[in-house]
Amino acid sequence: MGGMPTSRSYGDACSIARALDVVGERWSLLVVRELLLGPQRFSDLRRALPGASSNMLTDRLRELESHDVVARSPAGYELTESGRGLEPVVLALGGWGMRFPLPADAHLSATSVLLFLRGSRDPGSRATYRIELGDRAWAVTAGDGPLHIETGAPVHADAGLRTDPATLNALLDGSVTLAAARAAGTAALSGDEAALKRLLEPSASS
Amino acid sequence: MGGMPTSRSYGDACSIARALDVVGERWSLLVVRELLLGPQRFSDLRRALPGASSNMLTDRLRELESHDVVARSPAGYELTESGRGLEPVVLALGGWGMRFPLPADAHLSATSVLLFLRGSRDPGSRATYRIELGDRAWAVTAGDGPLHIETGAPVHADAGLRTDPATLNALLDGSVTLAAARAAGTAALSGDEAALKRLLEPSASS
DNA sequence: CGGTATCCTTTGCGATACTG
DNA sequence: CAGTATCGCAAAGGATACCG
Repeated sequence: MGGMPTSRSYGDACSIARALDVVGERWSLLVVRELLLGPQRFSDLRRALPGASSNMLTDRLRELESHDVVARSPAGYELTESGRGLEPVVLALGGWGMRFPLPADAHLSATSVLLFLRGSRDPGSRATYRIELGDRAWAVTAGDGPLHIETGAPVHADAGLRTDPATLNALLDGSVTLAAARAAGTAALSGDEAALKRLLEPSASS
Repeated sequence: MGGMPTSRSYGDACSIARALDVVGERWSLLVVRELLLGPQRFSDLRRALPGASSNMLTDRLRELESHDVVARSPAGYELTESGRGLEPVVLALGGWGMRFPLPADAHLSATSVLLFLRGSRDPGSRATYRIELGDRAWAVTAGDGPLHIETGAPVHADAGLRTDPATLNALLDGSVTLAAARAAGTAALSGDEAALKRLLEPSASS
């Protein structure tokens, strides 16, 4: 066989070590990250994690499946309820990781920019957005409480943005304006542009 | 050389991946766990993580040092301020990991039982305890707010407990009583025994 | 005690090709 | 498209011995 699902254990009774027995392998938590916003297909995951080979990805998915962290559904791979329990862990890790510089030739997945969007904005007013990145779409819903983001285009959207992960990231960190991105042809807008500005412009939250 | 500090990167711009570039290697987060309650010497870490070879531990410590997660002090290795920022991450991981069964032949480190103690009790009244496990001691301080635990014996203690990690764990999960452990010779008590019972007896917190 | 050096085995994992 | 099979190597990491 190519690579039996790894099942190395730390042999440590601590629940931290037991968690790492399950998601501590290389790539595992990045697969979880990719699934945090909804189901993804194998090919989506491969594009999101270009450094991971086909075999690697299969191994990790099988391993996560065997521990009931990930399950297969008609829509592809998705987190189980247990897997969704990792969301606070992964987000906390991301908060901590912001202190480190970008690696050279860094790739940026659609999901990771959207997670950053969700974590860094606190929307003032209700609106629904359609965000298209590459050939996939997400529904972003601003209402009371935190932003809600899920895979798939929304039925109705007040505004739409079509761009790529790098440009979206530049919009979020303020290094590019919506107007500039549109002028450069790297972003296309539709609908309520004022609402889009509210969503994308850096907001100093607590 | 034996093993140059690993510096493999995911090449992913996401802060989650950057965090994993730093603490995602095997054993790294368990080293961090061990340092969460205070400085430890190399030999303490080796005893706490018997599955890790001498070389491995050196490699991980150097790697964590190079990223300013761990620093060396007269007292041994300790977390830097940046490293202390991992505490919520590691504790969240531990909370999630409780759903998985114990591995066979599981080892139990002193620190991991004490972290469990800290996380699972909400003390009713002020008291200071001296907990001795093996040849090391910790100061446990109950006051307002969460339990405080740090390495080293307290100057004054209202009560003392001398036992081993496995027995302490059994006391905490209620499978053994203080009286039984004392009778079996696996635990020795001193000082205010009522206070010890309050500390150790399972308390149903929220 | 607090590590390094050396050796050697294991295996993670990348590349490529192939299949339902 | 969604993987599996085979091959091969570089690197991870265990054992043991050694050193300031």
